[in-house]
Amino acid sequence: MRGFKRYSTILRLFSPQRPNWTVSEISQALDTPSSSIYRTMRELSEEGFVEASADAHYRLGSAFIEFDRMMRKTDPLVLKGAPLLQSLIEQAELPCVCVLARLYGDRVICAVDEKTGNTAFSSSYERGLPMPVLYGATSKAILAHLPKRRLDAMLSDAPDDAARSALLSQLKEIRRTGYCVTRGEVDAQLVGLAAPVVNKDLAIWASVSMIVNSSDLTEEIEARITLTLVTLSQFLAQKLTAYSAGA
Amino acid sequence: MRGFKRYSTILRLFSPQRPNWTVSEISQALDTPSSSIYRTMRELSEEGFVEASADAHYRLGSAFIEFDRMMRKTDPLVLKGAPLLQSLIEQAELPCVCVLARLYGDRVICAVDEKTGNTAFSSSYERGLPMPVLYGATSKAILAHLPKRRLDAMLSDAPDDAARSALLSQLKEIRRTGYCVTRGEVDAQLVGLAAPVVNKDLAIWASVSMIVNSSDLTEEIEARITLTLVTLSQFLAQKLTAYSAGA
DNA sequence: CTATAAATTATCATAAAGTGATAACTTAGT
DNA sequence: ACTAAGTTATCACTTTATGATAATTTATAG
Repeated sequence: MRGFKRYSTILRLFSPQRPNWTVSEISQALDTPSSSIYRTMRELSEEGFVEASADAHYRLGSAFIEFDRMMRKTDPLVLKGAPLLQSLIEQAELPCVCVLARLYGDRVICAVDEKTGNTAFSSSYERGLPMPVLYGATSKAILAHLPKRRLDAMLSDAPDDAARSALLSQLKEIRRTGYCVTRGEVDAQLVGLAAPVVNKDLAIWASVSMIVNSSDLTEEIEARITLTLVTLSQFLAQKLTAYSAGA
Repeated sequence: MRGFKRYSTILRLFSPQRPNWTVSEISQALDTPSSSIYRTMRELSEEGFVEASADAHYRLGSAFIEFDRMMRKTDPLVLKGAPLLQSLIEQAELPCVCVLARLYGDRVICAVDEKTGNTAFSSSYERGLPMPVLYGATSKAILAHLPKRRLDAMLSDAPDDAARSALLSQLKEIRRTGYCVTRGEVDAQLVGLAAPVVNKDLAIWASVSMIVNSSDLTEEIEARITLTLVTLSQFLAQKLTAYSAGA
């Protein structure tokens, strides 16, 4: 293993299912002598990216809390989008989850989430959890304005050509209408409604979306939500343009 | 520069004051040829630790959002402490900020924060912001139970021997009473009240604290708060012990 | 307090990877 | 199509990482 990947491979071993690793476990998992792992773990812990627990166990370190704060304080999408999402949730008239998500490698990650107090349901979308790029309104709204080169790379994960061309026409429709609605693609019984948020200068491909119970969604409500989302996405895009001009 | 530090030095260039860096700026700042920086930035962006913005600018990447979620989902202090802090803030009868903080290298970092809705004041304590280790109740409560070897390393930053011995007797008092109160050490007009949270098995040295306006604090209220904090810190310590036994 | 095992660090010859000057290539704007 | 800025590729040269082993430290039990 070489370069930064040597470190990130170790960091990505830590998961909710397995948040604690001993040196010997890492050594086994990566088929690398423990003397090397010891050295690497010391480097990571000196910088706060892992912390030594007892019994030779390690867990992720507080550096991630520090860098996460930096993201919240400086990331244009979070910075400009969080207040808007806040007001969006306040004027919601049905139980829902609101999400700002962006492209993250070959997946989509939620950068800000808000939920109404009365949510009886739970959406898969959650700040920091990578989601598939080809399914759900949130992801499709992001794909809609992606340069074709990058889009093509994403499409290689599609099951077949039929799915690919169906998706392409759906993306065309998103560009025309400015929004996307999908039913049960991510979570059964839930409907996702999303609008693209793009800023080329900042290289931001993102979307703003609401996830609601399908049983709560009348045609009238759907029309109102999509209008709100389209308006908000345009407003956020303007904010981002102003930000990129000012900084 | 060698090892992981080569990467973390670059990552730590990004700050709220300067969240955008070009390759040539980094090249200058680190006195390193840009061809090397380009290579390193590519590695970092492939793993999501930085993102390319336009005009040769880079910003921190979404990997930190992903890893922060991991911390929230798996870190014992956050996991067991967050609900307690929630209930602490709910039963607060005056404007305040509640904080769970832990040792982070030679500083102290807040891992969870909660504030009452009506906070007219603002405390320096905030999730993810490293704070000095020698000042304020939050930090002193953490130092109180630190093994003397580590404590000595911390004390080297003290201004003089007088300060050192004053601190040592204060720490002794914290061990006796189970809590610490400081006035205006971090923010003028604010009082910090804290109790240590220690779990040796998990190598956790932390504290739970409340920050309030000094004008709101009568003797009676102070007695009530410190009692609450001591109780809560012991309860949390128990939870951590149970966690370490179960995992 | 000592004995024992486990965890961690140090050592060092070898192999591998990073470095940086340069050139080649892309991309965006005029 | 031209230009300039940004980015990637190349490669001889260093420097650093590697990993088997030994030495040391730490933790635990007797």
